[in-house]
Amino acid sequence: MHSAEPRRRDRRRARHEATKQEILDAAWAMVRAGGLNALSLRALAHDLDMEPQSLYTYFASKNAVYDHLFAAGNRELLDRFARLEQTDDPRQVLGEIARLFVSFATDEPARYELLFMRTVPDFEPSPGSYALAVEVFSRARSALAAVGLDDDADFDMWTALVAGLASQQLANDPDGDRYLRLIDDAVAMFADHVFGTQAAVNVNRSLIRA
Amino acid sequence: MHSAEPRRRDRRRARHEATKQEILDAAWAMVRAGGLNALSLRALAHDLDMEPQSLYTYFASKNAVYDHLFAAGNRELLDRFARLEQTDDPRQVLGEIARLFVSFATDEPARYELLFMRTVPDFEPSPGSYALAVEVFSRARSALAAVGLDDDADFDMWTALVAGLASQQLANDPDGDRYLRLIDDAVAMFADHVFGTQAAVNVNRSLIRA
DNA sequence: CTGTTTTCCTGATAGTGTTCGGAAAACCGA
DNA sequence: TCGGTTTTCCGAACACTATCAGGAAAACAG
Repeated sequence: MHSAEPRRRDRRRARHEATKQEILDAAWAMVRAGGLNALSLRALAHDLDMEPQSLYTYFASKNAVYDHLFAAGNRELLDRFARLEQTDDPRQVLGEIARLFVSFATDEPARYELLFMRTVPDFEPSPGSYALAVEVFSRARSALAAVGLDDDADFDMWTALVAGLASQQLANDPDGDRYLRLIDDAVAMFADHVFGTQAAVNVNRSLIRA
Repeated sequence: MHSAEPRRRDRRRARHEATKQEILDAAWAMVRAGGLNALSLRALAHDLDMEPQSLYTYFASKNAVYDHLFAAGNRELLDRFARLEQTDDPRQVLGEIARLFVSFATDEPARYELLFMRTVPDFEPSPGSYALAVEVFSRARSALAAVGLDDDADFDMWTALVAGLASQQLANDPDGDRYLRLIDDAVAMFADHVFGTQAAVNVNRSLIRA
């Protein structure tokens, strides 16, 4: 078929997508600088040398902008999941996931806030974006299942523990590592709880063999 | 001294304090009904049959209203602390404190949000109100110290765990008990971790799972 | 060069918290 | 009851916010 070079229509849409991305980049910068609620369409338009109303050519509303940021954040999180080292050691897996989440939070607090706390007044993710969040959730879930953790209650406990560490880190020591350095301890605590202590595991193994 | 009955000046100030309380009551109702960010000075004034500007006679700003709610929330929390059953059993103490916090959260999500999440855009508690929050913090801290838990890291782990359970409960299952029912398990996990494991129990757990 | 589509802006609406200045009301002491 | 003081309340206005409607300008398509 005759589609060797990009048609003009495509180039037009590419340009549309490009400025859309420019807006999102400026939005990230604004949010990074002043917090999640510092996002203002007026300021955004000013940064991009246009009138606020022009933004509506690219986004249906301010919340639509948030929605794109939300989706992008979840995609980034999925990327980091994909880059995790593969291993069979449950404790190592738990540690990696915990560090993934907490460092995702400290890397860009506003992004973590957008994804996991409900700090933007009227924002609710669109179905498409929410699906990404569910994907993240189930990715974590199956990563834990892969090392033998398939109990609902255990998973809830785990997410509560990790979310607690992340949110406390952001709230009480945003520039330090007061809670970050508890991760190994938290992993040990949780693993001991669900797998039994290392000693108990050994006892258990020998019992099973017998 | 001639101060047997209340002087007019006092009555005047009493009246001032009374309408101040009326405003706060209406604010609570509004926040309870529509969430923490549904608080609007215009709507508030409308409910009380006055003009929005009149509220400034009683509160310097909208955030000052939030500040009073914040302080009241912390006082309520201190009250609940005072009502805790006295006991020497560490695990029971941990359980009571955890239940205290999580039920405080589920009883009135908006209040918990105001106190422990940073969901109101520009609000920061005044020094006086913040002191109450610190008081709550240190009350919890000394309650744990009383049963032998005086390590900084342990305390941080504990607060992270409890805060995680509470916030996950509100975010993922506001009307249920999905995380609330994990409290006993969480207490056991944490207690085993800091006080030493009950090996027999864990072996038993492992066997049951196998 | 025409017709169509996309982009952008002017103008306006409705909402927010907040400040100013003065009027009204309440209170106080005599 | 009267005059002076203090407190309360409101009309008007300001500076913001997101958003809608309509039309002009620009970009593109054939």
